[in-house]
Amino acid sequence: MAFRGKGSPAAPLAVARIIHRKFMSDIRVRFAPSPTGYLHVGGARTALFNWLFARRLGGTYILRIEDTDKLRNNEEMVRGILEGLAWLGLDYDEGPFFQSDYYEQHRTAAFQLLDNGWAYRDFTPKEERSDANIKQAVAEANRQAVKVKNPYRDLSRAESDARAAAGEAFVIRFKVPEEGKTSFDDAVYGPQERDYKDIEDLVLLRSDGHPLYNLSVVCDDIAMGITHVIRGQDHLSNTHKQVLLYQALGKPVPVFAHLPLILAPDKSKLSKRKHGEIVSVTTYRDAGFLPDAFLNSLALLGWSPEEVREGEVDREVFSRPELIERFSLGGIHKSNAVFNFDLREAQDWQSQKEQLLDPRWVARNFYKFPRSWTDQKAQWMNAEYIKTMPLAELLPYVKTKLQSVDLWRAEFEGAESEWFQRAVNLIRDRYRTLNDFASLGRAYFVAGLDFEFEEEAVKKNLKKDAALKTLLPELADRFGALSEFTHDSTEAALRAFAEEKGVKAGLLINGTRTALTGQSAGPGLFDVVTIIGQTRAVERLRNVANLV
RNA sequence: GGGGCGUUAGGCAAGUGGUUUAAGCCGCCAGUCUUUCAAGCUGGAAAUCGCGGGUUCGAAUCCCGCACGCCCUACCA
Repeated sequence: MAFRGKGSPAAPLAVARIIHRKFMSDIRVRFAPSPTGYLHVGGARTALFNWLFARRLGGTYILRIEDTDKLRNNEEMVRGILEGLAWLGLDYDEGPFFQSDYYEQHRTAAFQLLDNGWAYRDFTPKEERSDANIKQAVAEANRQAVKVKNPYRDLSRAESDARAAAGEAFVIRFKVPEEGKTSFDDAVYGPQERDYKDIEDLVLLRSDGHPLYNLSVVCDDIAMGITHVIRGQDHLSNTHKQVLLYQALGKPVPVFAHLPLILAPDKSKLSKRKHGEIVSVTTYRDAGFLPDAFLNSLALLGWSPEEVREGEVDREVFSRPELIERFSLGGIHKSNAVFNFDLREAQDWQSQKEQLLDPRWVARNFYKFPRSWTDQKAQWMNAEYIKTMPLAELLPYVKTKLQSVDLWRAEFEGAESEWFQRAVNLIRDRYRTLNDFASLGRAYFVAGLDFEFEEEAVKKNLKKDAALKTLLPELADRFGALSEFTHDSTEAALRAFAEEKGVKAGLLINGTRTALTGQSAGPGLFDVVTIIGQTRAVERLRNVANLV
């Protein structure tokens, strides 16, 4: 059976596949999220590892949406996931496929198992369970229940057929053998074994005819020729059931590699309901992370390079190709990792997300933006990329960001391109996110006086000494009179002026910084002055008279 | 209740019996640089390797027990 992406023409795909086949290995992996409306960092990491594995070995990486649960299935819910993957650049070779498109195949498989005796009809009436406290309810039920054999397990086929024909509702359950055990060798967790008696007769098909998860995954993975199943450790226990299904279906069992989970700081599983937007990857996109930087920090959660290379001590920063080159299942850890965001911050974040993710708000309120709101290492990684990546690669990101707050001008790529590059290069050293260019960097890119002043800075550098109210506008005149406006000429002018007035140069330097940028921190002042340029510098220094 | 998986500093982690008196990174602290803030550089604090037994000349590394956390145990995925 051929899987085909919705709406994608079959022919080019087939051609691509042929070319692909010729040069690549037969390894096929998939990322199979359920459409929950957003991609959280754990899911992103699973996608990343599948992708890295495929890219490393020349395999095929497939995206499949597990929308078997009709309640969760709608386009809106899928979009969040696609957006997250797109941002991270985790491009898939095939798909996206939708599990629900293959109901019929799953049903056929269930009836096939019924026919050859691997499954049976269970006529027990459906037990209603509320979704709310299902975990406890199930655990509680199992606590008290004495394991009793399903009365329909050994019902004769004739009687079973007759009751079904009479219209009686039933589910199809897998018939787990009484004696023996399943085993598989997990590429991460090692050899796994489980007695048949510890595996219950799982339901394959609901009474309304819908196939259930365990059946569906196995069918799809078989149909798609998946050779390596790389997924979260929460599926480790389920794997035994799936192995049983592969065997009953007479198909080869793929290699399983289970990944340690990424947990919240309180060690609980990441969830949208509990942790909100702070665990969604699109939040990191909107907050100004670079996809490569975020990917890099994600890769280090639950994996580390198996061997340190010649001449390398220990590295944390890896480009995408370097990650691909080094990735191996052997480097995956067994223990869960914590994505160390601040839980309290997460709540504030949640309540203010409209503001915090609105570039326009942030641009005007940069100093109200929380400094340390998420995993510190991820933040450091982002800052590291911003300050060390080739400038030419950073520029397009800055452009997009500036466009989003209407700070972009075509000249930045034309007449002023040289200036623009110098400016970005100057300020990037102390920025941690792309958003900083639009917020903290606003004063550099905007014309005239259209930028915000940080209260603290004004207090500290402009109001502290009353003399500044007249000194700075006077300095503006000196700057204005300069025929050559350079780092050295402006410094000489300022220092001479300070001496003349009998004040410390530092007073004027700090005052000027705030006058020009609204901030108390920034690059070396004379670099700032030259980047801001004569016209704006003079204008902004004169404006001090109105500020204090 | 049953079954499974895990447990090295605040977080990420190296390390699978012997120069480990336990790497490195983030964070934290201090010094240095400086006109500010970062960055950089230098240094520091922080781990009885979950706990208790055992094996061994020697254990974070092997064995047993316990505790804790997580997962599965649904006509959810």
